[in-house]
Amino acid sequence: MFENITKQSISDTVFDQLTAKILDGDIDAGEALPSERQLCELLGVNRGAVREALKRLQQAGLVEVRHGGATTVLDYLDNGGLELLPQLMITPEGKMRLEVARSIVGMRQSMAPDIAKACASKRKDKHLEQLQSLLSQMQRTDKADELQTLAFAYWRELVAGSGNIAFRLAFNSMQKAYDKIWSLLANVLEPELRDLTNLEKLTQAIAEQNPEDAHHFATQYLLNGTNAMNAVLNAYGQSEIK
Amino acid sequence: MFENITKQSISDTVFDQLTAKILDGDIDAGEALPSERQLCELLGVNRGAVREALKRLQQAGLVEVRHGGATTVLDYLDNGGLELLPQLMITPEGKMRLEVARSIVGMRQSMAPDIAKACASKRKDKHLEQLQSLLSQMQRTDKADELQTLAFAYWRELVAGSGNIAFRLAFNSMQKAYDKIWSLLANVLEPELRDLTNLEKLTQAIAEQNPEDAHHFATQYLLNGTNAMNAVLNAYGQSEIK
DNA sequence: ATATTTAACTGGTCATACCAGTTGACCAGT
DNA sequence: ACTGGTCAACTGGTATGACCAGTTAAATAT
Repeated sequence: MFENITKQSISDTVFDQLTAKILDGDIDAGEALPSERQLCELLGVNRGAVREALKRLQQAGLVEVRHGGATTVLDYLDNGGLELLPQLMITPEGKMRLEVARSIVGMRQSMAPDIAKACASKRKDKHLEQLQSLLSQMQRTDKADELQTLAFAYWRELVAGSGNIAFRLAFNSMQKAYDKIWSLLANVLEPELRDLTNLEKLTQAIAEQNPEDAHHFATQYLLNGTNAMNAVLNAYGQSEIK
Repeated sequence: MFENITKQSISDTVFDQLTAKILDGDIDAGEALPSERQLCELLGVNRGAVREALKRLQQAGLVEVRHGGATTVLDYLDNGGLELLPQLMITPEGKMRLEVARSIVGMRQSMAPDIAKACASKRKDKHLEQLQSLLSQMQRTDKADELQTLAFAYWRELVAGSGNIAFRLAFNSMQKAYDKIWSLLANVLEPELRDLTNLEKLTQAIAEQNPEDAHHFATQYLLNGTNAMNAVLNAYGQSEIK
């Protein structure tokens, strides 16, 4: 397989570097960042690049910028949005943060059943057909990687079918975090990915417009992965990403 | 009450304007944005300001920028993160989007009980004391606005106590959306805010390290607000924000 | 000691270059 | 008819250097 080559711009690099420093605790909340002109000097780049990066840090809720005053670091735990997950998932050294992975697994276990429930009670034909199609595709393959791709597509469709935009946006944020550890996931989640029985029942429940069953089988389906993930997380410490 | 006056910078204005156009569907997904130089011309601002805004749009998952090629609009439903909620909550004309409010209410009803459950099973003294303090403060006031402030502080503490960083970040994102309709909420959620009985029981469950009870009473507590909110949402069409 | 002024910061905006990648039209060569 | 190369006119990316607009704290006048 060929992969897209994507070189990141200078301001992206600056952003990544500053984000890492903040999330890693190198700069504590309340501390002031070096001034824009100092950062230019330190990083050997022009001020525009620094400003583009700082604007993004501000948007992410990591810093507070005051015209005339210093730019200070905020506590991301109190100000950061869910879009920080991808950056939190991996340490600057390329290791996975266990508690972040565990958190995400916990959150999906909490939301997904209700998503399935909502999708079942709406039951739009358009989404149902897609779900059934994806399910049958999953039944025809046994490569873990392909299965995972299809599974994500399945859940994406389910979330869309729930008609809940908050769930949908949260799903997008979570997927971006998942993407960071994609290959690792394909292995860990294998028990879940291969449990097509519960997925069939879930699809059936949606077809029958049975919200309670949908909730139940979604829960069951996910528990495979949740348990597998927790087992792995408990077994390893800081696990290296390959 | 005096309020902070915060004049927004030019690039912020550009960002808001473009965001609104995209979320409002004025520019469809797949379409190309005017070039940076054209935008400067159209908006009468400097290119740096435009670029700062575009970088933020890119980060928000609203556009795709390609060096040398055009900047195109993405489908925010497939690419946007949860941090879009605040902007989606209000239309450019200042009206509330019903389905967004309903979505948020649905999401909190889904997550909050599990948050309470997690908080109860950890049961850190530090958080428990805070929760009890906040609860007693709530019992001593009856102003809806104050109650709401305290209630948010309560839930913030609960989320922190859950030890789940994904929940915590999602909570931050949701609160920013709530803030947009704060005064309206204080009225609608009043039944919930005044139901201190269930909140007492919830706090008690956490003190007793009883996750199941915590889950149960959190659900009950929130149902007041969820039902009230749904009633209002069903009654009104596009409701004006004051 | 207390107000006021001032100078030296901070971030915000601007104009103007030039570099770098993409696109499409045009033009060989096969 | 297709391939590949060339070139001009786009697109975004980076760099300078200037100036405007707030903030801060030290110097100064009261």
